[in-house]
Amino acid sequence: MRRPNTVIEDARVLTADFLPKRMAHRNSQITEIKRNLEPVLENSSSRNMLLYGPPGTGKTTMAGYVVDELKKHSSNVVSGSVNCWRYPSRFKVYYNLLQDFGVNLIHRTGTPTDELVDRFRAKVGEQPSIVILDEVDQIEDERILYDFARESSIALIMIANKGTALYDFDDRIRSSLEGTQDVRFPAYTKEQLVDILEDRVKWGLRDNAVDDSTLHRISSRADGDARIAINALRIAAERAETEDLEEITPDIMDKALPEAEKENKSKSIEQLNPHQKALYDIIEEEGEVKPGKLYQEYKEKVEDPKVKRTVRKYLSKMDHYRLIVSEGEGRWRTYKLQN
DNA sequence: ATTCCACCGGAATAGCGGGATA
DNA sequence: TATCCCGCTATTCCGGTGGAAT
Repeated sequence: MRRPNTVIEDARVLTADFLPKRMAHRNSQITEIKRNLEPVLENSSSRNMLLYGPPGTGKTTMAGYVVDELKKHSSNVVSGSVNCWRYPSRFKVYYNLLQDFGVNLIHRTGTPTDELVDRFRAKVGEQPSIVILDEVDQIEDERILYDFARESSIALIMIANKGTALYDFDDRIRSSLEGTQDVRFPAYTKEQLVDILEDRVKWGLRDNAVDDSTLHRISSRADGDARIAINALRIAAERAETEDLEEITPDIMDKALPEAEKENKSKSIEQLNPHQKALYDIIEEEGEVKPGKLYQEYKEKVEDPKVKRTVRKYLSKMDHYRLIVSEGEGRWRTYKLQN
């Protein structure tokens, strides 16, 4: 026998990747993206786009949102999205896109990438297609971008943290991406975050479950990051629920924010392999450590240590995960934990 | 001024696991 | 069964960097 919920109405709404019915404070971005996307419906080529801005500013959510809207008006549009950070190789990018496109694939390790590319081309030739590349600067094989940019039936939406994300690519790629429309996603202001939270509260929580001033509290400390703010709200709601309260107190909310940040982090830590974990632990212990010392310690700590170059790769990966920060160049570089 | 040093990171290569083929 | 092919990861190789040592 289950007690009725005291604060939570709909838990799904309280997750950061829930696709909301409206996107607050992103009107200019919506119109801009829609305008660029519309030509696909008439089978003429659309403008490529780069959505950029800091984490938690709605870039990925927006891409999903706009594609959803578009599909309501035209049922023959297909779309796919890949996180190029998690799936950086040519094979994986095509594989994931084909799956999203509904092409049936049996994953065999022996499948050559070119076969996937052929099937992709065939599929894309049939109908208007939207391709979303999240974390596009992490892509490993630039040919992917070159191919997509040349394929006129594809509307390409790229997502990155910085507006300079495309600068690092080779000249040929850059010129094929010329005319890419930049769409900026600035960090939310405190007031905007409050609005966003209010939306979630309205659908996700019971009436009067949380005070406006409590929302202000969390918003002013979330640093413009809606993902953090929403997760903090969720954690606070769950806590209130387990404590059988009918309202989220300021005290609970205060504790929820660091937990939301921690949750973010531990999710990344779980992805690390034992070697990377060992490196992380050493850096945590030392507080701040130089490369030589770090490798020395690592070699002693772990059996069957990886070679230096591999460790460097691990470290840059962890840097990108925002688990550690590296400062300085060459042998003057130091590694320490984020925060 | 020149050489040395400790490290970075790109590129090529080797080895592995696993399915396909003969 | 033996061999080939494929993608992926780790390793090897190496040119580059910039302060320190000579």
